[in-house]
Amino acid sequence: MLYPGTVGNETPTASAERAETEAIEEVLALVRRNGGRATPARRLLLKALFGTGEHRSAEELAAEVHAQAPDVHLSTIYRNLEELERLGVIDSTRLGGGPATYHLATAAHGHLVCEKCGSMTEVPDDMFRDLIQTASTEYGFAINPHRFAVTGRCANCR
Amino acid sequence: MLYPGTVGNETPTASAERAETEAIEEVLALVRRNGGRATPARRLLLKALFGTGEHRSAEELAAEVHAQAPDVHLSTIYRNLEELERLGVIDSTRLGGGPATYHLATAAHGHLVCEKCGSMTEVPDDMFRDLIQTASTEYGFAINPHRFAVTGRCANCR
DNA sequence: CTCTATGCAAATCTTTTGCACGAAC
DNA sequence: GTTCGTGCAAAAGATTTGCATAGAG
Repeated sequence: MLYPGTVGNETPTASAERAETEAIEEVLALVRRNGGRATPARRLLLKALFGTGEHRSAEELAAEVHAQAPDVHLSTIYRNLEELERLGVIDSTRLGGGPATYHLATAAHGHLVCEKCGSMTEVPDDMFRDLIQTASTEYGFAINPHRFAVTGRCANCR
Repeated sequence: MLYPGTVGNETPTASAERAETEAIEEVLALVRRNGGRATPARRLLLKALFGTGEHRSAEELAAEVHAQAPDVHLSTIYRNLEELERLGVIDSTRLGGGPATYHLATAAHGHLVCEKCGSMTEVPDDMFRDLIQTASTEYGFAINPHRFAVTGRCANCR
């Protein structure tokens, strides 16, 4: 059985995995270009970040990494997250009283965060186009749409 | 000498202080209506919140309170801040790696926070009018403009 | 072989909580 | 007099740091 968009007799899942691996290797190349090294811990963290589930805390990411390598320490996770954020690969968001959450910076998007139930709705970039424009012309401020978070009440909690 | 907007021979400073005291008593009345009490610590914290300097951490507010009453404990500050936020008198914002900052919720305004130098620019409510409208109609999401924070690069750091 | 990354433990910083006493209403 | 607020101490949670060693380039 052949699926559209696959190569040879590869399944869609296998195809997606291959694309993900490529993306990870690209990031690792970027890391190397900046004097960093491609370690197993870093690979596993990136795999967790590229996997399903958008916004996760350091602890949650560590749990995923631990499934493959139980010895990776939480401090290593933090150090790598810091590095990846510095390189612009990921963004972090701090909301409510809980821990910071991290996610890939690839897809430009903003967040609507409910202050009651904590749910997070992602909205497309162009919803902020006017605001970004005004901030730039009137205040000289360049909004980073990746780190855009707005709080309020979601549809369920209103 | 008489200044516009003052009563009798009151100076502008004295006039402002009187208005501030009135505002504080109004908040305390609200607190009482909700089963709370008007304690000295609460008064001093409110005075600090109404004073100059918009966004301050619990520690900074405690320092101001301590100038008048050195015995007020930091935990009391936190408990009062929590209560005042619950009543809608103040809002809190968590940015970067540092502590949460608190400010009066009276003036509806958003924040443009520079991710480089940490400076905070306040912008008027109506800059977000369209965004608030779109979020409501398309996502059923009610944005709270008081807690609106956007990160990016300020004019100096671009 | 050199320099970066890691594991581990401990420290730091912010915020929260339990409890007994004192104060506001 | 009741109920709420406070001081104090201790805990809890998240993140950072120092150091010796293992590992990538």
